[in-house]
Amino acid sequence: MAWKESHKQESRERIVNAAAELFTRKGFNQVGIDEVMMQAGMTRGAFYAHFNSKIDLYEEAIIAAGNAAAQHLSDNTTDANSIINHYLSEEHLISTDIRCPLPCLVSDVAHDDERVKHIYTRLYKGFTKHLGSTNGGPEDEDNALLQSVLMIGGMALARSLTDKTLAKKILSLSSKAAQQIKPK
Amino acid sequence: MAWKESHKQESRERIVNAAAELFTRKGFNQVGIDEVMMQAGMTRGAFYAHFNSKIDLYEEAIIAAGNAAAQHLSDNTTDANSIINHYLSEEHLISTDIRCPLPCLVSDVAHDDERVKHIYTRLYKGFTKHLGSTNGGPEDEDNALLQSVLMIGGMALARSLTDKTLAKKILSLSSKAAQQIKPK
DNA sequence: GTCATAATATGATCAAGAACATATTTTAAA
DNA sequence: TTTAAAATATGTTCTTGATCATATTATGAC
Repeated sequence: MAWKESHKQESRERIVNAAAELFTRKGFNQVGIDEVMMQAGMTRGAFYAHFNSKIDLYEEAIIAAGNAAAQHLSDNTTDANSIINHYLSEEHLISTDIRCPLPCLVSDVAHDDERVKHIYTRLYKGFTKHLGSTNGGPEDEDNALLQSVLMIGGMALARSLTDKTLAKKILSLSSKAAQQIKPK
Repeated sequence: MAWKESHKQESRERIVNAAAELFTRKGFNQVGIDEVMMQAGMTRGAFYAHFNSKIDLYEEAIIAAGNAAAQHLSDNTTDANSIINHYLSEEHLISTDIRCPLPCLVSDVAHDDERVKHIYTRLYKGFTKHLGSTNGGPEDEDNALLQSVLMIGGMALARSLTDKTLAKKILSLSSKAAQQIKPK
């Protein structure tokens, strides 16, 4: 074997990471293979040694994006309120690298095929499960779902508006409302 | 003049209506000029007698979609609760023709250019203004914003999930929560 | 160093679709 | 019924981007 077997693995990870950031920020159609590979430090030829198609990469990339965002956003925070705070922060609003794919792709995914929706659903369930576990009691699923609507909806909406004052207002109102949702 | 001047106007409207439905349901990239024109009962050649580009049509179409949905969804309803009820209904979830573009395009628009975001912002402000006016007091903007996050976010999320049981649960929880938001 | 092979790069193909140029048809006024 | 203009249809061009085929390069074993 002429190469360390870790090398290909590392290349693959660079591709996935580049794709995670680009797809999450720009959406599926607005990103080309060339762009992903350039950001990964390779050229398009290498791509097909790692993946069969763009859509295959997409599926893997949004999972990676979800994991990266989860790790980043729940770093140093175990209570629900600070998670909500981080999530609906101005920093997350304008961040270009670490973004949660759930608000970034919520309506994109609705136009995609079932396979993509499945992955999105899986990510979403992980998200709400984590959220529910930080809230307290075990039967807190409903509250977590409601909080998730405010978090994902609030952020998605804020990013689609040109009126940035209004966008920030939506974030802060959503944040406050989500934090007021408490287990009885 | 060889044609009734209303004729071209009617053709144009057919194009816009077809585009409104298609763009809202499938997103910008998943819809081609040919498809729009076929649904409008014409062929692609006629398109450029009415519009300069696909993106120009898109801008006009999502406004039309917003108006159509507004009219449909607030038909026979003047109080906030029944608007919320209709909006977050299972019927609106699965409807293929009349859909509000706000949840359908919320993350799509975030990837588009400023011109599109401007139109989206205008639609959104109309939506919340209407919502606020049905709630009661004049200084009810905050409540309307919060309700809108639940309505738009709840519907967008529900449409992206393959787990339809969960989707419906999200709708009903969001609906209940939005209706509990009342002016003091 | 040489070699075999895996990894990557380069160049080519192919399809989709937006935009356009030109041809045809339809209409209503004369 | 003729006709000119408006409306629409048909055929073409051109770009973009995914995919693939082939060439090159880098690596570690001998």
